[in-house]
Amino acid sequence: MPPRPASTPADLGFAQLLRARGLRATAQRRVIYSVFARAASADASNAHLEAEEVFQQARVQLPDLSRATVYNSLGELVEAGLLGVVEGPGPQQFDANVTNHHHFRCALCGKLRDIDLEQVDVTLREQGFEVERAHVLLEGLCPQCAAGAGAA
Amino acid sequence: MPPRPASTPADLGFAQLLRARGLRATAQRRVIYSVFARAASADASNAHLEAEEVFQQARVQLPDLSRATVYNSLGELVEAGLLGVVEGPGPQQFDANVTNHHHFRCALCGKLRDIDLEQVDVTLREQGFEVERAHVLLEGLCPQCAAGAGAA
DNA sequence: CTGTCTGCAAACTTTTTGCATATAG
DNA sequence: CTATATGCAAAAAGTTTGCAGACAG
Repeated sequence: MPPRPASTPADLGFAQLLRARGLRATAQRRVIYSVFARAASADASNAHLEAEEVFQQARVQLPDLSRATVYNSLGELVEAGLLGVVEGPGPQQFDANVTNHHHFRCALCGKLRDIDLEQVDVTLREQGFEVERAHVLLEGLCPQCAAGAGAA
Repeated sequence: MPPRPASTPADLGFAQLLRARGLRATAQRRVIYSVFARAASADASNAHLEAEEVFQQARVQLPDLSRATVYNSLGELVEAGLLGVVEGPGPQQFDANVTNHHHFRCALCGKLRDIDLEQVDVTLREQGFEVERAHVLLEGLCPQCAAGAGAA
């Protein structure tokens, strides 16, 4: 068989997404993003990765990759809307699922699981989850800032 | 007037709360907790403090106080259920309001505001908040851990 | 070519830890 | 008295930054 091209069709789509947002399609960004595709294909509702995990997995394909580039790229992809972040105790968790969904964090293993809106409270207990705490964090602009007052 | 006693009536109540949980009532813990009382009296729905702010304010009364003690004490008070923590981008935010309430973080100034359950979605926009993102983080035990499988 | 992106290393911020001393009960 | 808690200082963990060179467009 002929040698596989350096860019797959999926990569081309990703490149266009980047270009559309003024970002260049570098090998690093492609590999970093592909780590999430691989994680999602293993377990779509569990594909939450820390920067360090992304670094370790991407490094297999790009041995010279640096952590700084991973942090930079993850931040850019989040700003571009291609990834989401979940903040909590410990490192940030990045998520390629950018549809509107919520998370369940296990108090024991710390892993995040996607929770569909419809699932919340309805079937959660049926599924065996023991909800100890639920916290809603709303982000946006407070009345002062929305009115243009700026930061205190 | 006679010199004020070292412990106020309120302190005695706090001391009992600590003792009830096997914690000793030290001057440091009393002062640290009192910082929240002072913050709440200034603006009850805005009394969210970072460890560093607690340290700076408590240091006025206890010049020899160390950051380690602040972090230790805050952690103990959270475990004891006397304080709550809100995790997010940046430092942890501690909160003496341990009733069931949610938070709104302003994207501009970063400050947290308490949001009563009843307020959510109902009067939020009327109050001038522009909600950009809402994220529900549920914590507890996932089916595997609840079944005793332990961490992966 | 030109400006963006990368790698490196060092700095920074937030939090934790080890150990000797102080203190609450 | 004795275990718990403190202060100090150093380290850890996670993330950000400055700068010289590499590479996408």
